[in-house]
Amino acid sequence: MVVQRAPQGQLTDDEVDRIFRALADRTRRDIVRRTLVGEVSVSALARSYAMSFAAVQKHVAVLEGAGLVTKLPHGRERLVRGNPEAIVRAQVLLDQFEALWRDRVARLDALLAEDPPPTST
Amino acid sequence: MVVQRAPQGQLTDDEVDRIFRALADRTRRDIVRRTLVGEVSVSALARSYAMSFAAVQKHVAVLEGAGLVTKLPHGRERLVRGNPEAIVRAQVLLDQFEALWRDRVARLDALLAEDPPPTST
DNA sequence: TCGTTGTACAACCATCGGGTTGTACGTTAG
DNA sequence: CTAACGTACAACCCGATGGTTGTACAACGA
Repeated sequence: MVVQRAPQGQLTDDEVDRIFRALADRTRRDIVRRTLVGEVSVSALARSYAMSFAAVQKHVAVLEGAGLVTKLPHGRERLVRGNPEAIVRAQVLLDQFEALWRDRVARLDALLAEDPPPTST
Repeated sequence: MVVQRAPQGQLTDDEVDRIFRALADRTRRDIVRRTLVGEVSVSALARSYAMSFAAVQKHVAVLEGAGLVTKLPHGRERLVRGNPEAIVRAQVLLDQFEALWRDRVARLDALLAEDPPPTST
């Protein structure tokens, strides 16, 4: 899968879409957890879930497309390794959302701290 | 939409699915940003995007189902307000992923700090 | 060498998701 | 009162997704 990576640490909308989309499935979240702890082959992963090897393969592909996971060849198997940097990228996004809200709160606070406004209370 | 909320601060897999799914669309992310800054009516939101009112209505419904947004009646319109607490819940989830990785790093560090192992270097 | 294992990939199927249009109805403004 | 506005919801279209099975092939082990 050819994945467009953003040039300058900036994430494109498509990339953000892929990251959250990839995390919106419990099997994929589980795969991320397991491969963050240590490298696991695709077949080893497949044995853990009540679905076909091909299905797990697809999940890994989705995660790889989102940059949440990388696959490294090791003999005849592919070791899947979770990518903590992608997690951090997602965290940054949520931090930005939270910052917006904090700004609003700050503005409201500033407003209340002002001299009593001309409008009636 | 009837949404199952978790009993004790714990998020169910379904809830996590909905949160990330809801964030996996740029229009919905934009709605969250705008409604975190201040309350906006559905029709005001609809005017901002190149799609029908009904489409925006659906996006708001998805966000509401994920708990990322609440709708409060105000005369004939519904004001949409972003829910910062839901953002925090998502942040906690990502933090848990990151913690897994930090644990791995910590274990590796501990291993390296040990006495030289009996195996050859 | 040859069977087994691990992977890749295509084809197919059912469901879901994001979009549309159309209809109905409560609320507000003139 | 009546027209315009804001919302809700159903029906529909179609592409994406999550699953399946089947085939092909490279790598490993005995």
